[in-house]
Amino acid sequence: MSGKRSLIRSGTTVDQMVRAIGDRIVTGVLVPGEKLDEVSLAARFEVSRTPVREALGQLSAMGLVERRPNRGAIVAVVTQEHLTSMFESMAELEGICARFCAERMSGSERRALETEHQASARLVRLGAEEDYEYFNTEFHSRLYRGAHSTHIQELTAMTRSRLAPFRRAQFRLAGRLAKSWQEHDAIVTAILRGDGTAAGTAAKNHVSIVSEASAVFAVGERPKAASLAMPFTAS
Amino acid sequence: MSGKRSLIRSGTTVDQMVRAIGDRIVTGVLVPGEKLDEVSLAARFEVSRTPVREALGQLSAMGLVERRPNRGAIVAVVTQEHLTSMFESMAELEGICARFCAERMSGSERRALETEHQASARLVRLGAEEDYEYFNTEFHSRLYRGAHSTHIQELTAMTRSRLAPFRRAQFRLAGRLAKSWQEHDAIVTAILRGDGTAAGTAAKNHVSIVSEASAVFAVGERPKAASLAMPFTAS
DNA sequence: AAGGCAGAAAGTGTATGCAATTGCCTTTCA
DNA sequence: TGAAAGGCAATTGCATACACTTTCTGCCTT
Repeated sequence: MSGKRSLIRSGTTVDQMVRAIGDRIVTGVLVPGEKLDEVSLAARFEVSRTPVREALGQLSAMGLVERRPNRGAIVAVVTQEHLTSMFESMAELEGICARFCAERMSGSERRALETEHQASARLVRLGAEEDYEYFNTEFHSRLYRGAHSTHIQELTAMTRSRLAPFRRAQFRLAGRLAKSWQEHDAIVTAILRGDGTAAGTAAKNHVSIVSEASAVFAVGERPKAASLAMPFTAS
Repeated sequence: MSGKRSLIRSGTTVDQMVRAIGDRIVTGVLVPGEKLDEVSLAARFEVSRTPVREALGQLSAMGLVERRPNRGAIVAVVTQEHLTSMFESMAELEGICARFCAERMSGSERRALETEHQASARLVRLGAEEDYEYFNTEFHSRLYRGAHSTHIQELTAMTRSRLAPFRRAQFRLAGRLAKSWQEHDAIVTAILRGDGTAAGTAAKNHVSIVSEASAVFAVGERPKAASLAMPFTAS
């Protein structure tokens, strides 16, 4: 294989692998406990085992995959206890971000937050779950950025990505959209008011509620490595 | 090289490399900005480049080294802004840990914390900086464990290790030991009282003060890659 | 003399091969 | 018939080889 990397985009191959495999874990294509075979992955992405191994190493450091020495890698399987701990941490982290936002956001950041938030009200009325989910992600990212603290941002993003597999199903719950919007509203209002304490508390509560909604999906479902037989869809 | 790995202990080679290189970064043997040459490291540890590369990848994911595509790896160099952000995060994280400790520590944990803390008073009177530093590390670890939240523990430990290179010089400051002990005392008292809010505040202040003490060492010292010529001491 | 370009050297990125460990299956003995 | 031991297949871990990118050096041009 001396030719250019065919379908995978630019950047280093390993980086692409990390994103590709990580995405599939985060989006639930690869389920916790599923075996990650090096040769299969290498064949699937049309690269050699070396970049695959390096990618798995990085994903392991990120906590998304678990590596047993000499026994291969599996998608990280989290215990109920650890899951609770992660949600709890997420609540605290988002609380901190919201508090910092209330104290530090620039005028334009506040305006953008308010504008986007108000725009999303329409999605709630329409019941556009897909679109609202996209907005929701953007809303939270805005909160992380608005904290003006690169490290908090890193920690929050990391925790969020590790929680992603367990948060997907939450919007199926009836009335979730409206409730989510109201919670967002409380956060936005407090931030615009410059009330860090209230913003922090509101953000913490927001995550806590999501946590409860997601907890049910945590344990119980641990499919065997059935879906690996059919490699995931083309990138 | 078919023989057993000689000096490095058990476990996978990559893991040993991660620890070995990571230690040298954390302890300041390798200074920020220093070039990490793969072949030199491989030769130094008597392994091939493959495990070195994997170790660098993991260290990069941990944030201890910075990897420029096609341009080698260097010990992560943090900007003043990022350093401030990390200390700020550390303060928040320790605050959370202390708050959780006040709410969740078991009886034996509280007793152990109190006992060790009181024992350390002796070290302050003697001015035993080395021994106090060791105790100090243990004290903080106790706080992280006592929070009973594995993920918070991870985040805290990670942030702490990334801050380690910048925290070493703090105890040189006059009267630092006594002040540190008093701050610890405020934390311990609040925890034993079960006052989560007070414990959190006290822990946050504690880190903030350390932060200020360390900030001076942040920028200004950026030695060129001089010490790499002489490989670090035998492990 | 200064700037830029060409070629070589150094170093990283990826592929492949070999050794070693693991897990499973078969065989054998109680 | 069950269990334990040994061998075999599969997979991981590490080493080496090759390809490509970057950078340094020296020469040529202006």
